[in-house]
Amino acid sequence: MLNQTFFDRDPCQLAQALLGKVIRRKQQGVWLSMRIIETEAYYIDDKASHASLGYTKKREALFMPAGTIYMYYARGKPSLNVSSHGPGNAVLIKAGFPYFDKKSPMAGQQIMQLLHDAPRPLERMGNGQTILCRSLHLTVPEWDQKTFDNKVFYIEDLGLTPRQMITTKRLGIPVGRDEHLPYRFLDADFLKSVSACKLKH
DNA sequence: CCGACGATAGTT
DNA sequence: ACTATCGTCGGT
Repeated sequence: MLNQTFFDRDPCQLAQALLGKVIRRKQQGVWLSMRIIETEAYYIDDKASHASLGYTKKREALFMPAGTIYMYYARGKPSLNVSSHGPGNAVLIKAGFPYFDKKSPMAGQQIMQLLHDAPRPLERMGNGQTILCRSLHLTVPEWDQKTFDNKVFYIEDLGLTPRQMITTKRLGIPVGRDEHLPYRFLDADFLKSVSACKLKH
């Protein structure tokens, strides 16, 4: 499990370091895993960040020690973030890709499927910040302002480093609004499988 | 109570 | 580009 020190660094550095790390979530007695393939760094001074709106009870996690989980509703659905170095700074887990190994059996795929209303192909189980939360059954009331727990929910370093990483503030976004956008990082190997549908040109 | 607005996701 | 969706927030 990644320790508190891991999260206590600059948001952009943390966002990059999280690429390739594996989220482990125990559900119905089975470990479900997602390899992180896309992240976004939000600074307290960015207009795009929630922290820039000021401190409130709901946004308190952003001002808590690095490594604190911040969950909020994006378009009514849960979204996962982790606070980083500096008050108000955080990283959003934007997308993941299902990962299977000794600890996480392929059978977990069926459990993820049951967490959704409609059938969903495996490669899209982590295709988006709210979809990923749904696939792992991560909810706002259960995890906002909490820290990771090696018994049921944590992030692990398995040494999987992206072959090539893409970082940009304006992928698929209209030019001229860059200053309102977060820093974005994604594992280039998954660009085709996951981001293609979101960035279609 | 109501209307506007998202750090969305999927389809045309 | 369009829109179904739903929790928040601010104004009545």
